[in-house]
Amino acid sequence: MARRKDHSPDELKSMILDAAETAVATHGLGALSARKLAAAIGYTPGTLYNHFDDLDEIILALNARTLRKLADVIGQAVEAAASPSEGLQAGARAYAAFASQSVGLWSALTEFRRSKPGAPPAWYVSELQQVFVRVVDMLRPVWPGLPDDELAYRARALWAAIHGICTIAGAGSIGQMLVTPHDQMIDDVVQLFLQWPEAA
Amino acid sequence: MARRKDHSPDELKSMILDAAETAVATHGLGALSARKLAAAIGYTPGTLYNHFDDLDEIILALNARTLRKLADVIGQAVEAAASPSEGLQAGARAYAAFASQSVGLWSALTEFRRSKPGAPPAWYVSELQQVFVRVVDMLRPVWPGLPDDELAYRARALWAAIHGICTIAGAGSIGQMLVTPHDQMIDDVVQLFLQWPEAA
DNA sequence: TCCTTTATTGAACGATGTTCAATTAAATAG
DNA sequence: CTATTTAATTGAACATCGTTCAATAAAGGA
Repeated sequence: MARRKDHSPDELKSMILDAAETAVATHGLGALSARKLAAAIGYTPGTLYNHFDDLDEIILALNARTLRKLADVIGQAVEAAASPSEGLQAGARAYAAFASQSVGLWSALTEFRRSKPGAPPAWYVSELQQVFVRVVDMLRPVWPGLPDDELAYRARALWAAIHGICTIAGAGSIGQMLVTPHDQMIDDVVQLFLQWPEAA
Repeated sequence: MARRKDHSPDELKSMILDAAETAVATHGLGALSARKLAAAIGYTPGTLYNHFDDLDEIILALNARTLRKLADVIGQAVEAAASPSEGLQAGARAYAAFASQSVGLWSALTEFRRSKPGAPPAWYVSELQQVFVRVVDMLRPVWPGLPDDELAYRARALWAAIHGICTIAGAGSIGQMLVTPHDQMIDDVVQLFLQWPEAA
């Protein structure tokens, strides 16, 4: 029974990603297998490879989705804030909230390692940079007039720090280290960054 | 050919861990398999399960080793420093240097996810806490008189931030984000932490 | 209606972690 | 020195994994 026009190629692609998303969100990245994924959408494993190169590509596409969600969540939090520094606070909190509420999807971002060596595909790198742009935009009004490269530098540092807190807080072999409610820690670290010395 | 007294149980255990260490250090955690590991020490896969419960337990034991190395490296860097704040700087740099020089071993600490749910075994958690104690000891002379719980809190925050920078810097799907030489970033973030407001 | 095109299938391959009865060598008892 | 117990090692087996590909079956065009 081939060419079952039940679903168009595009429909299938998003069905696959939807199924992957629920699987990873509920049971973690480790529970994702080609056979289970195919079964979840009512097809056989071979079909997956007709629409994606790899399982790697499927996961990467899922991670790209997650990155978009993350960018949206951060963006909305920043927009709703009253002042630039409150925007920074809100953005960081939104990131941490997303990480703790969608542990499966969020940790797939960091847990996943491509099986083949080399740089990730360009479309994925571009997706990454769009999130990064959101962070830079969030920081710009905090230090008005700061050169863009210095802004980008601080954005990376801030993001890394927040990300680190979420990593240590999340479950994992390192996990158990951070029992403290980390909302307070996010706020404190943001406060530290707000005191970044003027003379860069 | 059983009971080849070639190696005592303890010898075998460390042979296994040595082989696992070189494999993970050179080819990453993904390259570790029971069969390759057994072949590397001249035994069959079944033997591994005579000395360890799981592959999980082997990796956890390897990670415990890495944690000890990490604690030593940090400790030595701190001791060699002239002042408390320079000690903090040196400790953070040592952590980052270890992470970049031993990427395989270091990222195994974060990449590894136990297959079975629940908390990691007590002996591993204790090993984790010993590294943490090193960080607290490093911070104590920086803020003399600070209560221990607040000290622990700042230690976790600092560690998380440094760790985050190393994570974003290291290879991975998120990786490509931090092209900047991160030594400077480590220093800057440490400087930020040194300005932690007195009134906690 | 025939033919081309193309999505889907399902069997197959190699590799994975893990288990376990059988084997074999060392340690111990007589 | 021999017989027996003890325990480490094996290798085959099982289920699962990602991935490939010839065969198949259905849709679209002539």
